[in-house]
Amino acid sequence: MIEHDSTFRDKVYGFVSQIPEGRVMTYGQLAVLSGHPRAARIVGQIAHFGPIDLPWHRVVNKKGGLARTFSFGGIEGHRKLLQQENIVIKDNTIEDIDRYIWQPK
DNA sequence: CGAGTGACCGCAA
DNA sequence: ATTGCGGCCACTC
Repeated sequence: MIEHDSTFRDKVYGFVSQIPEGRVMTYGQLAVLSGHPRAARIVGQIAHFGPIDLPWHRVVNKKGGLARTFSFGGIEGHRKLLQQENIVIKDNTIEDIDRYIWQPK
């Protein structure tokens, strides 16, 4: 696990890579865990430019809504990827998101 | 180097 | 319930 001289960005990478299948994390949650509670916005930015090998589709906003503009396959692609992991989505919003939230140890 | 933009969140009116 | 605005880091031009 990378946690050392890691920048905010690197910490986000670390957490995202740990999200298990069928679970999700919110931008705000990642911001808090990475040491910048008000930087949820930046997490989105990092997600946009981040490495494709990380499961960015498991990162969603607090309302359970999907990203407004998803880099890979658009919002429909995003929805499909989540549904593949047995996550129920209604109107581009995850239903009862709280039960999918992943809390890293 | 400086300025602008952005996959968001929470509080105030 | 909706609307507006500040905060924050990474990246581009």
